[in-house]
Amino acid sequence: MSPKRVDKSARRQEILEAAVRVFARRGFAAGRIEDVAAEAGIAKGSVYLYFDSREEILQAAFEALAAGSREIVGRARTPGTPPLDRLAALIRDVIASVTVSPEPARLLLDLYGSGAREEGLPLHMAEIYREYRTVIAALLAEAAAEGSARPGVGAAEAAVIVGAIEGCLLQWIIDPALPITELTGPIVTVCLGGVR
Amino acid sequence: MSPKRVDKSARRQEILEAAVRVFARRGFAAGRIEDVAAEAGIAKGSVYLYFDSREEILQAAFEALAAGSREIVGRARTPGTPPLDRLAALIRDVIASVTVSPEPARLLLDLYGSGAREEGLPLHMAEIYREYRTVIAALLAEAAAEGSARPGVGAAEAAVIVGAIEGCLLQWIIDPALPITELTGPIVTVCLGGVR
Amino acid sequence: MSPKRVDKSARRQEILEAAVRVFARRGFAAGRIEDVAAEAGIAKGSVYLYFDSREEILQAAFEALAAGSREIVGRARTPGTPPLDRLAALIRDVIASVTVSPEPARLLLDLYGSGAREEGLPLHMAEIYREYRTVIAALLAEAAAEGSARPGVGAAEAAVIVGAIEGCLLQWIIDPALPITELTGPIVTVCLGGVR
Amino acid sequence: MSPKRVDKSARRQEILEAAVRVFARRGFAAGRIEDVAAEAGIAKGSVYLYFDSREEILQAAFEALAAGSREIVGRARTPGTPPLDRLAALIRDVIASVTVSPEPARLLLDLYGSGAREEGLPLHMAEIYREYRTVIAALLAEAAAEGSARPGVGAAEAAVIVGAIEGCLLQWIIDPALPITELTGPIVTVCLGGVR
DNA sequence: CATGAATGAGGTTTCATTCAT
DNA sequence: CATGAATGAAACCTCATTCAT
Repeated sequence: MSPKRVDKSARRQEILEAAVRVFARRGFAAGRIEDVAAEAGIAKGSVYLYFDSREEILQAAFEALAAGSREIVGRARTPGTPPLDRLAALIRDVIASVTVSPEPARLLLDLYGSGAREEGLPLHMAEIYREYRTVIAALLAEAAAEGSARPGVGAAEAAVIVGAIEGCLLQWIIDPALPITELTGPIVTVCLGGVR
Repeated sequence: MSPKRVDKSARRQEILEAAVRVFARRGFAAGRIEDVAAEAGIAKGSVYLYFDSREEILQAAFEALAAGSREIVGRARTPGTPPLDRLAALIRDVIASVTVSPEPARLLLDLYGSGAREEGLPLHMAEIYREYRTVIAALLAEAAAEGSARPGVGAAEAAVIVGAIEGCLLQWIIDPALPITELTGPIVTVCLGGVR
Repeated sequence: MSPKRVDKSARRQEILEAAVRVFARRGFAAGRIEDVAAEAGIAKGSVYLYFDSREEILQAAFEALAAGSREIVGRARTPGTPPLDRLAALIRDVIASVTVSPEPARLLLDLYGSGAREEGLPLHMAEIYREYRTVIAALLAEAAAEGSARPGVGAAEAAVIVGAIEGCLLQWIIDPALPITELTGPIVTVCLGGVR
Repeated sequence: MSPKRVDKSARRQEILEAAVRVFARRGFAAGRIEDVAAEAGIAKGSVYLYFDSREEILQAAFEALAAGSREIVGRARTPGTPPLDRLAALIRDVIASVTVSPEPARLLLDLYGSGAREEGLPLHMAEIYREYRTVIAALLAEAAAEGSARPGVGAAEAAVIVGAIEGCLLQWIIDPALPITELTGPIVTVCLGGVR
């Protein structure tokens, strides 16, 4: 199966991770293919054996990011615990996943900027946020039905909660001095308190 | 002595606004000086009569942006009304100011990305957010002292509130279909509810 | 005759002198019309009221230079003193004239460089040097006829003498620490000694 | 490890030689990188694989030039023959080396002009001339001690001799019709006669 | 498969020249 | 006459992409 040592898809993954690190470090616009190759420990030209273009690397990086989000959303959809517990878990999950590996989120910030705008990337980001809002709105509705949240909470409050999460991460990405890990509790408290 | 015809500073302002529009539309990295000139209705070379470099345009754009923020923060510092009323006003102010003219905020998203990263721009952004947090933390402390917020609320909750504001704007900028104006009320409700 | 205060030709002269200073200071290639205007105390556009183009300024500057040379050559042609005395005087004159106002000579060095090469400027320089050689060759021939120089000296020795003069000036222009004034005597001594 | 095909340093040398030809032909200020690339038979961008900037090409060209001068000076320092013989040889060497390949000398004329002035290049030229003067002054002193030159000849006469050499070359460069090869003898004769 | 030299389109910046005031 | 804002051609340099080895 593996003709040499690394198969095509594993090497592709390595390059992708190198690219995410480079783009996160220097910005998407400033991150050159040569940097990515160096970070991956291969030659510049070899990158093109695995990706057709610089743009495709970005697309793939975004896909990886979206996959992580979908997993978190999926967990929040899985019933079994009270809705507000699942909301709290989702908040913790998102913060934790970004905190553990901030590069993709840093890259995300670039996506709207750089030239990606016209290529449809922001649409993907919009979709991710929309999914977050949808699942949170469902949890809030469930909670309202149970009486653990005030009646009427829904889409708008979901947007605010997504905002609180992403806005805190934004602040942290821009200013790493902000103690993001100590913020998880307050986000949960404020958001949950705000919908009761 | 005789201002010939055009006021140098007025023309500079025109170019700056054109630049903000271009950068907001295409991203800072992709916005070319030629685009800025075209948007301002002048020739490429004329831009350099008013700005020394592309970078200086970005600096100036950021300065203008920061000035708007400082004004809003200043208003929140002015006593005379109950602290939570001032917090609510600040939230409404920020949302309104971005809603009225979203280009600067769109540009803001680019600042961390593009090449701006190393040039110190994000430090400025970090400062703006820090100011927001500081003034909100002060309002919360005042409210706690009055009994209109629960004891102990402070820096962490301030970060969450800034996050909610900026995170909602982020969602809107990325997905203009989001009804941002209808979100102002819920942001206030959730944030104020969350600190009581 | 003078409608305002300065007549056209006087102003032209002022600009020319400013141009020579600027070009000598910054090099011909790097000396901008704006610098010339500033040095002359007028506005950039006004330069074009007196000269059709940057190139024309250079031509005029060269003309002024050539006029100085022709005057010196003319003096050497005037009989009345022994030929070697006139040669010595010519050497002293050239050194003195450049020493007193080195800018034109500095500019001269640029002429071959810069873009002037194809525009025929060096031909003019070649002519100046040819005139020097011609007059010196005549003086040497006269001296040889008199017996104050060895028989046979002529064109070749004239070229060497012109070389010694110009080569010393070249060294001084490039390295102003060289005591050019103390070199006049030795140039005369070596050159005259070399043709006896 | 395997040098692929082209030797990087050989290619660098090729480009350097092309650059010297172009700069000598059109002047340093007017010689464009594109011209250099065309002369070397490669594309514009490829030049930058071997040189960081246009300025670096100039530096390297000058280095090569200085190396040639140093070799000639070194030979004059090597004892074994009478000092005035070595002086005559040095004169012949310099004339021959420039005659064989005049481009570097043509380029040299540009160095003081163009933008090189502020970048320290003329200092290097000043140094080369200083070295020539130093070695010639030493030869003259030696000759004076031997009695083959008159007592007292030294630095000043050395400057005159360097001037004669360089001044003759200057005339030739500006006016190639001048029979430079026939001038070597007279330079030697005049200079040596002038110090006896 | 892997390489890295080569390419050239495209971006920023400069500055001689023009022209409306 | 004088001005200086405006112009745009042209230069330098970068870097995504290709391709011969």
